[in-house]
Amino acid sequence: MKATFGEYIRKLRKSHRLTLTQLAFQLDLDSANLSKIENGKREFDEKRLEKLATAFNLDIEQLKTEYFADQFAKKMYQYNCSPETLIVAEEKINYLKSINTKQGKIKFENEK
Amino acid sequence: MKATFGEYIRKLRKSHRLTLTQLAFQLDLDSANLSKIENGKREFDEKRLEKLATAFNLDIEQLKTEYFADQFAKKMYQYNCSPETLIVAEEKINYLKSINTKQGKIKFENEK
DNA sequence: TTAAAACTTGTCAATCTATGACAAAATTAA
DNA sequence: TTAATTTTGTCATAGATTGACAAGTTTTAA
Repeated sequence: MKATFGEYIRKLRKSHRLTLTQLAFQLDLDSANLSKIENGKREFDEKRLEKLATAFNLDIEQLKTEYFADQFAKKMYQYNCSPETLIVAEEKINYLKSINTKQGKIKFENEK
Repeated sequence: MKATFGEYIRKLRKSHRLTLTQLAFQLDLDSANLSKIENGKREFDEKRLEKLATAFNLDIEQLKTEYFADQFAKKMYQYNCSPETLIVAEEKINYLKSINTKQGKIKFENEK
């Protein structure tokens, strides 16, 4: 999908002929803020991915892919990261998985 | 580099025979907080990458690669993202670049 | 064994950022 | 025009992050 996450939502919404207000209601969001999200002026909150999947009957895994890919792309674009970053990221994921299976679950800062 | 960013800093610090206090001073950080960073209990702040590069005479670009790759990996691990996410991210970066060259610089939420 | 140095952990106030909410302006469609 | 839709601006507040420091533990070296 060659689009920002905001553009992606807009396309979905339009193709389902929903107004901002209608979709915003389903997402438990203010329509003004949904407008900003679609226009890339605010972030979509991860916790609403489920609701978005429900609203348009989408596969949640695919939606997550779109969502996180969008976040990474934005950050790399913004900080002018080298393309290698993604390759290194993949290595690091494998590393995290390996120490996880060896030593039990890793705790993140934002976990209890 | 197969290591978290915290482990990476620790290796650098050890190999240069610096104490937490010594490196923390160079990074304008409390040694207790540097300890937490090395142990993955706090995030390293992007704005200190330059100082870190200076402290160990590292290429800032390579350091950025390590840093952002670490962030992406953590997130993907944490949210159980499909490996495809990185591929989609690459597409999206190209998309961002293309609309940038076409239409001028994109503004991000955190820019003025 | 002991003392000092090095490191870790916990806590909390202050700071920063993101979010929800609403008003008002602009755009679009009928 | 006027009603619906969308966009933009603002702001208080909630939530997260950070710096700072104290107290605890571990390591080092005599």
